[in-house]
Amino acid sequence: MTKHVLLIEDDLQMQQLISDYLDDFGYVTRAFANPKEALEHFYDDPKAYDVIILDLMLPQMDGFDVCKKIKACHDTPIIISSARGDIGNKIHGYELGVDDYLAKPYEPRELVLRIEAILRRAGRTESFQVGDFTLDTATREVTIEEYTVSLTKIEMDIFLHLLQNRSHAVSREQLIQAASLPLDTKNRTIDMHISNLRHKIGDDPKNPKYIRSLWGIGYKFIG
Amino acid sequence: MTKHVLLIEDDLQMQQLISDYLDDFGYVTRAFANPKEALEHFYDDPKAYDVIILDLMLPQMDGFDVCKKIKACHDTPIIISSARGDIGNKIHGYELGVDDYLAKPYEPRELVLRIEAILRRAGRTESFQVGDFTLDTATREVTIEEYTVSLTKIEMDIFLHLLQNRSHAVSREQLIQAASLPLDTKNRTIDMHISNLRHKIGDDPKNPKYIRSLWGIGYKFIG
DNA sequence: ATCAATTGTCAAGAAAAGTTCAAGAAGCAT
DNA sequence: ATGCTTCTTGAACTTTTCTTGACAATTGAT
Repeated sequence: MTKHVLLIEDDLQMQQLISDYLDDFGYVTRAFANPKEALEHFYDDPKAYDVIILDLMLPQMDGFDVCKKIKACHDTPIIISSARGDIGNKIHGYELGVDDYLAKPYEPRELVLRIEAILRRAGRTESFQVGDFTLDTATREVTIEEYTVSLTKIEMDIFLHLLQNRSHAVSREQLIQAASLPLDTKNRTIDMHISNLRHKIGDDPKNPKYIRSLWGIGYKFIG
Repeated sequence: MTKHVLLIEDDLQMQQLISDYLDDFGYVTRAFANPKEALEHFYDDPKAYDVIILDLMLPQMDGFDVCKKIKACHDTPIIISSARGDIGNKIHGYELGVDDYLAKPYEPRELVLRIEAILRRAGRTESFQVGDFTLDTATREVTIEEYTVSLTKIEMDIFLHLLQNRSHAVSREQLIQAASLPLDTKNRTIDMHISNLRHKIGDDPKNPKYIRSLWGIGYKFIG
Protein backbone atom coordinates (compact mmCIF):
# COMPACT_ATOMS: atom_id res chain seq x y z
CA MET A 1 0.00 0.00 0.00
CA THR A 2 1.50 3.28 -1.06
CA LYS A 3 2.01 5.74 1.74
CA HIS A 4 1.07 9.36 1.29
CA VAL A 5 3.02 12.22 2.72
CA LEU A 6 1.85 15.79 3.08
CA LEU A 7 4.82 18.09 3.06
CA ILE A 8 4.48 21.65 4.27
CA GLU A 9 7.71 23.43 3.54
CA ASP A 10 8.31 26.89 2.17
CA ASP A 11 11.82 26.31 0.87
CA LEU A 12 11.11 25.08 -2.62
CA GLN A 13 14.49 23.50 -3.11
CA MET A 14 14.15 21.61 0.13
CA GLN A 15 10.66 20.63 -0.94
CA GLN A 16 11.94 19.19 -4.17
CA LEU A 17 14.77 17.37 -2.50
CA ILE A 18 12.51 15.70 0.02
CA SER A 19 9.86 14.86 -2.54
CA ASP A 20 12.40 13.21 -4.79
CA TYR A 21 13.96 11.33 -1.96
CA LEU A 22 10.67 10.05 -0.62
CA ASP A 23 9.70 9.15 -4.14
CA ASP A 24 12.65 6.81 -4.29
CA PHE A 25 11.30 4.99 -1.31
CA GLY A 26 7.91 4.55 -2.82
CA TYR A 27 6.10 7.37 -1.05
CA VAL A 28 3.71 9.69 -2.77
CA THR A 29 4.34 13.23 -1.62
CA ARG A 30 2.10 16.24 -1.93
CA ALA A 31 3.93 19.44 -1.09
CA PHE A 32 2.75 22.91 -0.16
CA ALA A 33 4.75 26.03 0.53
CA ASN A 34 1.77 27.87 1.88
CA PRO A 35 0.29 26.51 5.12
CA LYS A 36 -3.17 27.90 4.43
CA GLU A 37 -3.37 26.05 1.17
CA ALA A 38 -1.99 22.95 2.79
CA LEU A 39 -4.62 23.05 5.51
CA GLU A 40 -7.38 23.59 3.01
CA HIS A 41 -6.17 20.59 1.11
CA PHE A 42 -5.87 18.61 4.31
CA TYR A 43 -9.44 19.40 5.32
CA ASP A 44 -10.68 18.04 2.01
CA ASP A 45 -9.78 14.56 3.12
CA PRO A 46 -8.13 14.37 6.52
CA LYS A 47 -7.55 10.64 6.24
CA ALA A 48 -5.75 10.87 2.94
CA TYR A 49 -2.28 11.22 4.42
CA ASP A 50 -0.29 8.76 6.45
CA VAL A 51 2.13 11.31 7.78
CA ILE A 52 2.63 15.06 7.64
CA ILE A 53 5.99 16.75 7.56
CA LEU A 54 5.74 20.28 8.81
CA ASP A 55 8.26 23.05 8.70
CA LEU A 56 7.84 25.37 11.68
CA MET A 57 9.13 28.44 9.92
CA LEU A 58 6.32 29.32 7.63
CA PRO A 59 5.00 32.45 6.04
CA GLN A 60 1.50 33.61 7.01
CA MET A 61 0.96 31.20 9.88
CA ASP A 62 2.73 29.95 12.92
CA GLY A 63 3.77 26.34 12.58
CA PHE A 64 2.30 25.53 15.97
CA ASP A 65 -1.09 26.75 14.90
CA VAL A 66 -0.93 24.52 11.84
CA CYS A 67 -0.04 21.64 14.07
CA LYS A 68 -2.92 22.31 16.44
CA LYS A 69 -5.42 22.59 13.63
CA ILE A 70 -4.30 19.34 12.10
CA LYS A 71 -4.45 17.46 15.35
CA ALA A 72 -7.84 18.94 16.18
CA CYS A 73 -9.22 17.50 12.99
CA HIS A 74 -7.55 14.14 12.66
CA ASP A 75 -4.75 12.33 14.43
CA THR A 76 -2.39 12.11 11.49
CA PRO A 77 1.21 11.63 12.63
CA ILE A 78 3.25 14.82 12.34
CA ILE A 79 6.97 15.16 11.99
CA ILE A 80 8.28 18.62 12.69
CA SER A 81 11.13 19.77 10.52
CA SER A 82 12.65 22.93 11.87
CA ALA A 83 15.78 25.02 11.78
CA ARG A 84 18.26 24.26 14.48
CA GLY A 85 17.58 27.58 16.16
CA ASP A 86 14.03 26.54 16.93
CA ILE A 87 15.13 23.54 18.90
CA GLY A 88 14.21 25.29 22.11
CA ASN A 89 10.64 24.85 21.07
CA LYS A 90 11.01 21.13 20.91
CA ILE A 91 9.16 20.40 24.11
CA HIS A 92 6.46 22.68 22.98
CA GLY A 93 6.14 20.57 19.90
CA TYR A 94 5.64 17.38 21.82
CA GLU A 95 2.97 18.99 23.90
CA LEU A 96 1.06 19.54 20.73
CA GLY A 97 1.09 15.84 20.05
CA VAL A 98 3.91 16.01 17.58
CA ASP A 99 5.20 12.57 16.84
CA ASP A 100 8.77 13.28 15.97
CA TYR A 101 11.19 16.06 15.42
CA LEU A 102 14.04 16.69 13.02
CA ALA A 103 16.42 19.61 13.23
CA LYS A 104 17.53 21.06 9.95
CA PRO A 105 19.80 20.42 8.38
CA TYR A 106 19.28 16.70 8.29
CA GLU A 107 19.93 13.87 5.95
CA PRO A 108 17.01 12.94 3.71
CA ARG A 109 17.66 9.37 4.68
CA GLU A 110 17.13 10.25 8.31
CA LEU A 111 13.72 11.54 7.43
CA VAL A 112 12.81 8.32 5.73
CA LEU A 113 13.85 6.37 8.80
CA ARG A 114 11.66 8.55 11.01
CA ILE A 115 8.72 8.18 8.71
CA GLU A 116 9.12 4.47 8.64
CA ALA A 117 9.35 4.34 12.40
CA ILE A 118 6.19 6.37 12.76
CA LEU A 119 4.27 4.42 10.21
CA ARG A 120 5.27 1.23 11.92
CA ARG A 121 4.11 2.68 15.21
CA ALA A 122 0.93 4.10 13.74
CA GLY A 123 0.24 1.13 11.53
CA ARG A 124 -1.92 -0.58 14.09
CA THR A 125 -4.50 -3.19 13.22
CA GLU A 126 -4.52 -1.80 9.76
CA SER A 127 -5.31 -4.52 7.35
CA PHE A 128 -5.43 -3.92 3.68
CA GLN A 129 -5.68 -5.83 0.48
CA VAL A 130 -3.30 -6.10 -2.39
CA GLY A 131 -4.11 -8.45 -5.18
CA ASP A 132 -4.84 -11.89 -3.77
CA PHE A 133 -3.50 -10.92 -0.37
CA THR A 134 -4.89 -9.41 2.76
CA LEU A 135 -2.16 -8.15 5.00
CA ASP A 136 -2.36 -7.25 8.61
CA THR A 137 0.73 -5.31 9.55
CA ALA A 138 -0.14 -5.39 13.24
CA THR A 139 -0.30 -9.15 13.61
CA ARG A 140 1.97 -9.68 10.61
CA GLU A 141 -0.48 -12.07 9.12
CA VAL A 142 -1.09 -12.57 5.47
CA THR A 143 -4.27 -14.15 4.23
CA ILE A 144 -4.51 -15.59 0.80
CA GLU A 145 -7.77 -17.21 -0.21
CA GLU A 146 -9.01 -18.39 3.17
CA TYR A 147 -5.54 -19.44 4.12
CA THR A 148 -3.58 -17.45 6.68
CA VAL A 149 0.12 -17.50 7.46
CA SER A 150 2.11 -15.35 9.82
CA LEU A 151 5.26 -13.71 8.64
CA THR A 152 8.26 -12.68 10.65
CA LYS A 153 9.13 -9.02 10.88
CA ILE A 154 11.77 -9.18 8.20
CA GLU A 155 9.56 -11.18 5.91
CA MET A 156 6.79 -8.66 6.35
CA ASP A 157 9.12 -5.75 5.63
CA ILE A 158 10.39 -7.45 2.52
CA PHE A 159 6.92 -8.41 1.40
CA LEU A 160 5.65 -4.89 1.90
CA HIS A 161 8.50 -3.43 -0.05
CA LEU A 162 7.95 -5.82 -2.91
CA LEU A 163 4.28 -4.98 -2.86
CA GLN A 164 4.93 -1.27 -2.76
CA ASN A 165 7.02 -1.63 -5.86
CA ARG A 166 5.04 -4.26 -7.61
CA SER A 167 5.86 -4.88 -11.21
CA HIS A 168 9.06 -2.98 -10.58
CA ALA A 169 12.47 -4.47 -10.09
CA VAL A 170 13.74 -4.37 -6.53
CA SER A 171 17.38 -4.98 -5.75
CA ARG A 172 18.62 -6.92 -2.77
CA GLU A 173 20.20 -3.74 -1.51
CA GLN A 174 16.83 -2.07 -1.50
CA LEU A 175 15.35 -4.95 0.41
CA ILE A 176 18.16 -4.81 2.93
CA GLN A 177 17.31 -1.18 3.44
CA ALA A 178 13.60 -1.78 3.53
CA ALA A 179 13.99 -4.33 6.28
CA SER A 180 16.50 -2.13 8.15
CA LEU A 181 19.13 -4.83 8.06
CA PRO A 182 22.82 -4.10 8.54
CA LEU A 183 24.41 -2.79 5.38
CA ASP A 184 26.87 -5.65 5.23
CA THR A 185 24.14 -8.27 5.14
CA LYS A 186 24.93 -10.94 2.59
CA ASN A 187 22.80 -11.50 -0.47
CA ARG A 188 22.26 -15.09 0.61
CA THR A 189 20.35 -13.80 3.59
CA ILE A 190 17.87 -11.99 1.39
CA ASP A 191 17.55 -15.01 -0.84
CA MET A 192 16.75 -17.08 2.19
CA HIS A 193 14.05 -14.69 3.36
CA ILE A 194 12.61 -14.68 -0.11
CA SER A 195 12.71 -18.44 -0.14
CA ASN A 196 10.88 -18.66 3.18
CA LEU A 197 8.42 -16.02 2.07
CA ARG A 198 7.68 -17.87 -1.13
CA HIS A 199 7.16 -21.02 0.80
CA LYS A 200 4.72 -19.34 3.15
CA ILE A 201 2.64 -17.72 0.44
CA GLY A 202 2.76 -20.86 -1.63
CA ASP A 203 4.90 -19.62 -4.46
CA ASP A 204 7.32 -21.57 -6.61
CA PRO A 205 10.48 -19.87 -7.85
CA LYS A 206 10.52 -21.94 -11.02
CA ASN A 207 7.01 -20.98 -11.88
CA PRO A 208 6.27 -17.87 -9.87
CA LYS A 209 2.80 -16.51 -9.40
CA TYR A 210 3.93 -13.68 -7.16
CA ILE A 211 7.64 -13.19 -6.66
CA ARG A 212 9.80 -13.44 -9.69
CA SER A 213 13.59 -13.54 -9.67
CA LEU A 214 15.32 -11.19 -12.05
CA TRP A 215 18.70 -12.61 -12.94
CA GLY A 216 21.45 -10.32 -11.77
CA ILE A 217 18.96 -7.66 -10.72
CA GLY A 218 16.88 -8.80 -7.79
CA TYR A 219 13.22 -9.63 -7.45
CA LYS A 220 9.92 -8.26 -8.48
CA PHE A 221 6.37 -8.75 -7.39
CA ILE A 222 4.21 -9.63 -10.32
CA GLY A 223 1.38 -7.12 -10.40
CA MET B 1 25.53 0.53 -19.00
CA THR B 2 28.60 1.41 -17.00
CA LYS B 3 28.19 4.34 -14.66
CA HIS B 4 30.95 6.89 -14.27
CA VAL B 5 31.83 8.53 -11.01
CA LEU B 6 33.94 11.62 -10.57
CA LEU B 7 35.55 11.57 -7.16
CA ILE B 8 37.05 14.74 -5.73
CA GLU B 9 38.84 13.84 -2.55
CA ASP B 10 42.20 15.00 -1.26
CA ASP B 11 42.82 12.15 1.14
CA LEU B 12 44.58 9.68 -1.12
CA GLN B 13 43.92 6.71 1.09
CA MET B 14 40.23 7.51 1.15
CA GLN B 15 40.35 8.00 -2.59
CA GLN B 16 41.83 4.59 -3.13
CA LEU B 17 39.36 2.95 -0.77
CA ILE B 18 36.34 4.46 -2.47
CA SER B 19 37.65 3.80 -5.96
CA ASP B 20 38.27 0.17 -5.16
CA TYR B 21 34.92 -0.27 -3.57
CA LEU B 22 33.00 1.36 -6.40
CA ASP B 23 35.03 -0.71 -8.80
CA ASP B 24 33.62 -3.83 -7.17
CA PHE B 25 30.16 -2.60 -7.97
CA GLY B 26 30.97 -2.00 -11.59
CA TYR B 27 31.43 1.74 -11.47
CA VAL B 28 34.23 3.44 -13.29
CA THR B 29 35.76 6.03 -11.02
CA ARG B 30 38.00 8.91 -11.94
CA ALA B 31 39.55 10.50 -8.89
CA PHE B 32 41.17 13.87 -8.33
CA ALA B 33 42.78 15.26 -5.22
CA ASN B 34 42.98 18.73 -6.65
CA PRO B 35 39.68 20.46 -7.27
CA LYS B 36 41.05 22.72 -9.99
CA GLU B 37 42.24 19.75 -11.98
CA ALA B 38 38.96 18.00 -11.35
CA LEU B 39 36.99 20.95 -12.62
CA GLU B 40 39.16 21.27 -15.69
CA HIS B 41 38.56 17.64 -16.42
CA PHE B 42 34.87 18.06 -15.76
CA TYR B 43 34.62 20.98 -18.18
CA ASP B 44 36.14 18.81 -20.91
CA ASP B 45 32.99 16.76 -21.03
CA PRO B 46 30.36 17.79 -18.47
CA LYS B 47 28.07 14.96 -19.46
CA ALA B 48 30.68 12.28 -18.98
CA TYR B 49 29.85 11.59 -15.34
CA ASP B 50 26.70 10.18 -13.84
CA VAL B 51 27.44 11.33 -10.35
CA ILE B 52 30.07 13.41 -8.58
CA ILE B 53 31.30 12.73 -5.08
CA LEU B 54 32.75 15.83 -3.56
CA ASP B 55 34.74 16.26 -0.40
CA LEU B 56 34.08 19.65 1.15
CA MET B 57 37.48 20.00 2.73
CA LEU B 58 39.73 20.66 -0.18
CA PRO B 59 43.01 22.42 -0.76
CA GLN B 60 43.02 25.50 -2.96
CA MET B 61 39.29 25.85 -3.31
CA ASP B 62 36.22 25.90 -1.17
CA GLY B 63 34.06 22.88 -1.73
CA PHE B 64 30.97 25.02 -2.12
CA ASP B 65 32.56 26.92 -4.95
CA VAL B 66 33.32 23.67 -6.70
CA CYS B 67 29.75 22.67 -6.22
CA LYS B 68 28.41 25.92 -7.62
CA LYS B 69 30.68 25.76 -10.63
CA ILE B 70 29.63 22.24 -11.40
CA LYS B 71 25.95 22.98 -11.08
CA ALA B 72 26.31 26.14 -13.14
CA CYS B 73 27.71 24.10 -15.99
CA HIS B 74 25.69 20.90 -15.91
CA ASP B 75 23.21 19.35 -13.53
CA THR B 76 25.22 16.31 -12.61
CA PRO B 77 24.08 14.82 -9.30
CA ILE B 78 26.45 15.67 -6.48
CA ILE B 79 26.96 13.77 -3.27
CA ILE B 80 28.80 15.72 -0.63
CA SER B 81 31.18 13.76 1.49
CA SER B 82 32.19 15.84 4.44
CA ALA B 83 33.79 15.50 7.84
CA ARG B 84 31.29 15.30 10.61
CA GLY B 85 32.35 18.72 11.87
CA ASP B 86 31.24 20.37 8.66
CA ILE B 87 27.74 19.13 9.02
CA GLY B 88 26.67 22.52 10.21
CA ASN B 89 27.15 23.69 6.67
CA LYS B 90 24.60 21.26 5.42
CA ILE B 91 21.81 23.66 4.83
CA HIS B 92 24.17 25.67 2.74
CA GLY B 93 24.64 22.57 0.66
CA TYR B 94 20.98 22.09 0.02
CA GLU B 95 20.76 25.59 -1.24
CA LEU B 96 23.40 24.73 -3.75
CA GLY B 97 21.33 21.94 -5.11
CA VAL B 98 23.34 19.16 -3.61
CA ASP B 99 21.59 15.86 -4.00
CA ASP B 100 22.73 13.98 -0.95
CA TYR B 101 25.12 14.05 1.96
CA LEU B 102 27.41 11.66 3.72
CA ALA B 103 29.22 12.42 6.92
CA LYS B 104 32.65 10.90 7.25
CA PRO B 105 33.43 8.36 8.36
CA TYR B 106 30.93 6.27 6.47
CA GLU B 107 30.65 2.79 5.17
CA PRO B 108 31.58 2.48 1.51
CA ARG B 109 28.45 0.40 1.19
CA GLU B 110 26.39 3.35 2.29
CA LEU B 111 27.93 5.39 -0.47
CA VAL B 112 26.92 2.79 -3.02
CA LEU B 113 23.35 2.91 -1.74
CA ARG B 114 23.24 6.68 -2.08
CA ILE B 115 24.66 6.54 -5.56
CA GLU B 116 22.10 3.98 -6.58
CA ALA B 117 19.27 6.02 -5.11
CA ILE B 118 20.43 9.08 -6.98
CA LEU B 119 20.91 7.28 -10.23
CA ARG B 120 17.48 5.77 -9.85
CA ARG B 121 16.08 9.24 -9.33
CA ALA B 122 18.08 10.76 -12.19
CA GLY B 123 17.68 7.88 -14.55
CA ARG B 124 13.94 7.89 -14.66
CA THR B 125 14.39 7.08 -18.30
CA GLU B 126 13.63 3.55 -17.20
CA SER B 127 11.12 2.69 -19.84
CA PHE B 128 11.32 4.15 -23.30
CA GLN B 129 10.27 3.44 -26.82
CA VAL B 130 12.33 2.99 -29.94
CA GLY B 131 10.62 1.99 -33.11
CA ASP B 132 8.50 -1.09 -32.52
CA PHE B 133 10.12 -1.71 -29.16
CA THR B 134 9.49 -0.66 -25.61
CA LEU B 135 12.50 -1.27 -23.44
CA ASP B 136 12.60 -1.41 -19.70
CA THR B 137 16.18 -1.24 -18.59
CA ALA B 138 15.25 -1.89 -14.97
CA THR B 139 13.73 -5.28 -15.58
CA ARG B 140 15.57 -5.80 -18.87
CA GLU B 141 12.36 -6.52 -20.63
CA VAL B 142 11.61 -5.70 -24.23
CA THR B 143 8.07 -5.46 -25.45
CA ILE B 144 7.22 -5.68 -29.08
CA GLU B 145 3.59 -5.51 -30.02
CA GLU B 146 2.01 -6.93 -26.87
CA TYR B 147 4.70 -9.54 -26.68
CA THR B 148 7.32 -9.29 -23.96
CA VAL B 149 10.64 -11.04 -23.68
CA SER B 150 13.33 -10.65 -21.08
CA LEU B 151 16.88 -10.18 -22.17
CA THR B 152 20.03 -11.04 -20.30
CA LYS B 153 22.35 -8.26 -19.25
CA ILE B 154 24.69 -8.72 -22.20
CA GLU B 155 21.83 -8.94 -24.66
CA MET B 156 20.35 -5.75 -23.29
CA ASP B 157 23.68 -3.95 -23.51
CA ILE B 158 24.14 -5.08 -27.08
CA PHE B 159 20.60 -4.21 -28.01
CA LEU B 160 20.89 -0.76 -26.52
CA HIS B 161 24.11 -0.10 -28.35
CA LEU B 162 22.62 -1.20 -31.65
CA LEU B 163 19.61 0.97 -31.00
CA GLN B 164 21.72 3.96 -30.07
CA ASN B 165 23.53 3.63 -33.35
CA ARG B 166 20.65 2.59 -35.48
CA SER B 167 21.13 2.69 -39.19
CA HIS B 168 24.84 2.84 -38.47
CA ALA B 169 27.28 -0.01 -38.68
CA VAL B 170 28.51 -1.33 -35.37
CA SER B 171 31.58 -3.52 -35.16
CA ARG B 172 31.89 -6.53 -32.91
CA GLU B 173 34.65 -4.75 -31.05
CA GLN B 174 32.25 -1.92 -30.27
CA LEU B 175 29.69 -4.36 -29.01
CA ILE B 176 32.29 -6.09 -26.86
CA GLN B 177 33.05 -2.73 -25.33
CA ALA B 178 29.43 -1.75 -24.98
CA ALA B 179 28.71 -4.92 -23.05
CA SER B 180 31.90 -4.56 -20.97
CA LEU B 181 33.19 -7.93 -22.09
CA PRO B 182 36.85 -8.90 -21.91
CA LEU B 183 38.81 -7.53 -24.84
CA ASP B 184 39.87 -10.97 -25.95
CA THR B 185 36.29 -12.13 -26.37
CA LYS B 186 35.89 -14.10 -29.57
CA ASN B 187 33.74 -12.89 -32.40
CA ARG B 188 31.72 -16.06 -32.22
CA THR B 189 30.53 -15.01 -28.79
CA ILE B 190 29.06 -11.83 -30.15
CA ASP B 191 27.50 -13.69 -33.04
CA MET B 192 25.91 -16.01 -30.56
CA HIS B 193 24.48 -13.17 -28.52
CA ILE B 194 23.15 -11.61 -31.68
CA SER B 195 21.68 -14.92 -32.67
CA ASN B 196 19.93 -15.29 -29.33
CA LEU B 197 18.79 -11.70 -29.45
CA ARG B 198 17.36 -12.13 -32.91
CA HIS B 199 15.57 -15.20 -31.79
CA LYS B 200 14.07 -13.40 -28.81
CA ILE B 201 12.84 -10.41 -30.76
CA GLY B 202 11.64 -12.64 -33.57
CA ASP B 203 14.11 -11.65 -36.24
CA ASP B 204 15.50 -13.74 -39.06
CA PRO B 205 19.13 -13.21 -40.17
CA LYS B 206 18.32 -14.15 -43.73
CA ASN B 207 15.53 -11.67 -43.95
CA PRO B 208 16.15 -9.21 -41.17
CA LYS B 209 13.54 -6.75 -39.99
CA TYR B 210 15.73 -5.34 -37.24
CA ILE B 211 19.31 -6.53 -37.08
CA ARG B 212 21.20 -6.80 -40.33
CA SER B 213 24.61 -8.42 -40.68
CA LEU B 214 27.16 -6.40 -42.57
CA TRP B 215 29.58 -8.80 -44.09
CA GLY B 216 33.10 -8.19 -42.79
CA ILE B 217 31.99 -5.20 -40.77
CA GLY B 218 29.54 -6.11 -38.06
CA TYR B 219 25.87 -5.44 -37.52
CA LYS B 220 23.44 -2.64 -37.79
CA PHE B 221 20.00 -1.96 -36.50
CA ILE B 222 17.66 -1.06 -39.31
CA GLY B 223 16.09 2.26 -38.43
C1' DA C 1 32.92 -22.15 -60.59
C1' DT C 2 36.16 -22.30 -57.01
C1' DC C 3 38.03 -20.88 -52.86
C1' DA C 4 38.91 -18.39 -48.73
C1' DA C 5 36.84 -15.57 -45.43
C1' DT C 6 32.84 -14.63 -42.77
C1' DT C 7 28.59 -15.67 -40.50
C1' DG C 8 24.86 -18.70 -38.20
C1' DT C 9 23.87 -22.12 -35.01
C1' DC C 10 24.58 -26.27 -32.26
C1' DA C 11 26.18 -28.33 -28.43
C1' DA C 12 29.29 -28.90 -24.55
C1' DG C 13 31.24 -27.21 -20.83
C1' DA C 14 32.54 -23.19 -17.85
C1' DA C 15 31.02 -19.54 -15.20
C1' DA C 16 27.75 -16.94 -12.72
C1' DA C 17 23.54 -16.35 -10.13
C1' DG C 18 19.69 -18.37 -7.62
C1' DT C 19 17.73 -21.81 -4.32
C1' DT C 20 17.88 -24.47 -0.46
C1' DC C 21 19.98 -27.07 3.36
C1' DA C 22 21.75 -27.22 7.63
C1' DA C 23 24.16 -25.58 11.58
C1' DG C 24 25.01 -22.35 14.61
C1' DA C 25 24.03 -17.48 16.50
C1' DA C 26 20.98 -14.36 18.19
C1' DG C 27 16.77 -13.03 20.18
C1' DC C 28 12.70 -13.76 23.00
C1' DA C 29 9.39 -15.65 26.17
C1' DT C 30 8.59 -18.49 30.04
C1' DA D 1 18.41 -20.67 32.56
C1' DT D 2 15.77 -23.25 29.02
C1' DG D 3 13.47 -24.00 25.11
C1' DC D 4 11.56 -21.92 21.05
C1' DT D 5 11.60 -19.04 17.09
C1' DT D 6 14.01 -16.33 13.95
C1' DC D 7 18.16 -14.89 11.54
C1' DT D 8 22.48 -15.47 9.13
C1' DT D 9 25.61 -17.57 6.21
C1' DG D 10 28.75 -21.06 4.11
C1' DA D 11 28.24 -24.84 1.21
C1' DA D 12 25.94 -27.94 -1.92
C1' DC D 13 23.07 -28.09 -5.55
C1' DT D 14 20.20 -26.22 -9.45
C1' DT D 15 19.35 -23.24 -13.14
C1' DT D 16 20.59 -19.79 -16.29
C1' DT D 17 23.78 -17.49 -18.89
C1' DC D 18 28.13 -17.17 -21.33
C1' DT D 19 31.84 -18.78 -24.18
C1' DT D 20 33.86 -21.14 -27.77
C1' DG D 21 35.13 -24.89 -31.03
C1' DA D 22 32.96 -27.31 -34.74
C1' DC D 23 30.89 -27.31 -38.92
C1' DA D 24 27.53 -25.93 -42.32
C1' DA D 25 25.88 -22.04 -44.91
C1' DT D 26 26.78 -17.83 -47.08
C1' DT D 27 29.36 -14.21 -49.25
C1' DG D 28 32.76 -11.94 -52.16
C1' DA D 29 36.78 -12.32 -54.94
C1' DT D 30 39.16 -14.31 -58.60
